[in-house]
Amino acid sequence: MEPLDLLECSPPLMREPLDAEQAAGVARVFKALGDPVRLRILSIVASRAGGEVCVCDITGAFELSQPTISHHLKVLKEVGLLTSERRASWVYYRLVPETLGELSALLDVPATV
Amino acid sequence: MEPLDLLECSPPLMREPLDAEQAAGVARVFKALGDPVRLRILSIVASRAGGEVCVCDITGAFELSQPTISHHLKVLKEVGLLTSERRASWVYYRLVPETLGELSALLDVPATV
DNA sequence: TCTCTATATTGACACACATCAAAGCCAAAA
DNA sequence: TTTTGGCTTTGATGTGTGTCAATATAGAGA
Repeated sequence: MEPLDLLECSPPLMREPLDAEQAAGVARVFKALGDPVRLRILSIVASRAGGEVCVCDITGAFELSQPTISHHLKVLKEVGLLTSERRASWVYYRLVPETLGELSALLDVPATV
Repeated sequence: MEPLDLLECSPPLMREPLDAEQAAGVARVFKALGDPVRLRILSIVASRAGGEVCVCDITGAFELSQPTISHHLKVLKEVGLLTSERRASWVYYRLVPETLGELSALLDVPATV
């Protein structure tokens, strides 16, 4: 499943109604953001200076099982919000700022004229 | 249930990790956006010139039952993305641009320095 | 090779949710 | 007051999802 093709051809923003296909693509990403744990994971990765966070750093921040964290990371990766890279025994996750930027632009209402 | 208290005291953005309470508040709104039908409804209201849309205008745009549309409108209203006003027999929905703007700011990653 | 540590996957379960039909509510008109 | 039209609420149902325990995989080291 490719990350975000539907979001790439994003409409101007809230300037004209989204068609069903566009809406489905964008909704996938918002649905991924619609969970408190995933939002916190994302903010941990996004606010990390080096840009990289290993899974163990994340699991340590929650009172949740390791498989649960792994599941949330997978969801965030599938919608194109995160990427991962394995180095030695550890897997490092990194933010995809472009995806976040597109969502931001989509929601940026241009001051009700 | 008040619309958006948790979002109002929104953190800078992805600059520091969200705590559990902040994440819960923001996630509520994103969850509301995480449905294709609700996204389309929102874009219909947002792109309407006058700013107002009556329910009958929305139901006409979907192949869904009227109660289903009413349900989605309620969800969007509960998280502070829409407001409604009854005039005569019709109910008009209107966008709350401030809420959208806060979300946009939250996701606006300041160009990975 | 065997073991140990770090992550991912699987299977199961409880709960949440999108949807519809039916019933209720509210305001205007008859 | 009764009826009609617009919208909401309720109840039921199938599907989706967050979570965990158990299991699997992958790499490093002994």
